Amino acid sequence: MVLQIDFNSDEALYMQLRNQIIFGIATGRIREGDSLPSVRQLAEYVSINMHTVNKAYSVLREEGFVKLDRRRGAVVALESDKKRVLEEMREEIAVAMAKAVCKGIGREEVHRLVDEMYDLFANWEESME
Amino acid sequence: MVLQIDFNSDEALYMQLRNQIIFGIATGRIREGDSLPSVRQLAEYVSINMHTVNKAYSVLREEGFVKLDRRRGAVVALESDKKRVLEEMREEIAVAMAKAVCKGIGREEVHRLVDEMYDLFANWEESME
DNA sequence: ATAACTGTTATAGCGATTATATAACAAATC
DNA sequence: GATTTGTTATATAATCGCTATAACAGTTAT
Repeated sequence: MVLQIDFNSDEALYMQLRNQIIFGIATGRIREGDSLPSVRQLAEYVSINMHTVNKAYSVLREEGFVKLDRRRGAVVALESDKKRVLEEMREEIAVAMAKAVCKGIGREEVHRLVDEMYDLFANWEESME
Repeated sequence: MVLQIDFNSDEALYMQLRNQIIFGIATGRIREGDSLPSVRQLAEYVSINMHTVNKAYSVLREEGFVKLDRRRGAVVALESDKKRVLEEMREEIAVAMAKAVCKGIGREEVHRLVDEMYDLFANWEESME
């Protein structure tokens, strides 16, 4: 799994980590049951501080992507409370949808974009690697 | 137009303002050509500082929702560079789509949610007010 | 048992962001 | 001329993001 940090990005480092790990899980490069590197290992690997990695892992735990175990570290464990996930998604895409309506992006175009993104993750093996 | 600030939210005040104004435009409660309140008026109305409102307006200008005119203040003017808008949306919904794939939310369910949000804005008059 | 790991917690410091408070200026409006 | 507009300039405080050490309690391997 290739993790890279962009130190020039205005996105917080721990959020970059979180997002890339979510992408990794979505594309199947990280599978349920896999252990993520220890906070110290990953910190050294991407040249950031241990606590920044720890924060990323904490967010992932809070969002139901991993379980933090003292023995095995951060283990990918997908807890899917659909109602909660849909509620989170609703808030995450609300502004994007409003912008689309404002800017005259039709519903079909939004669907096309959504499908494109969705398939990019769901069919990763077929298209890449 | 009802604007409200949640001082307990972890979202920046100027972003709350920006989002609510975008919602207002999407739902047609604010129309193209309308003038937004002056930074000082709006600041006093929602009990925040003038510069915070100014920042919200600046972001809206940068994103092509308003034009700032010395005479008329912030005027709603929707500039729609579709390529740019779609590119912005792609980044905004990427994580949400990845989370959906991770958590086993099917493409149809995502479509349903998207439609729900989209129609909430596009058909505001029919459902509310 | 000893050593080397793990996550966790605490504290401290630095820089950037967020928000506030004044103040002043030029242009437009009344 | 007085008021209102956006704009700009400082200054200050609070919070956030990130780093740097350090220590502790469990787990694992030797």
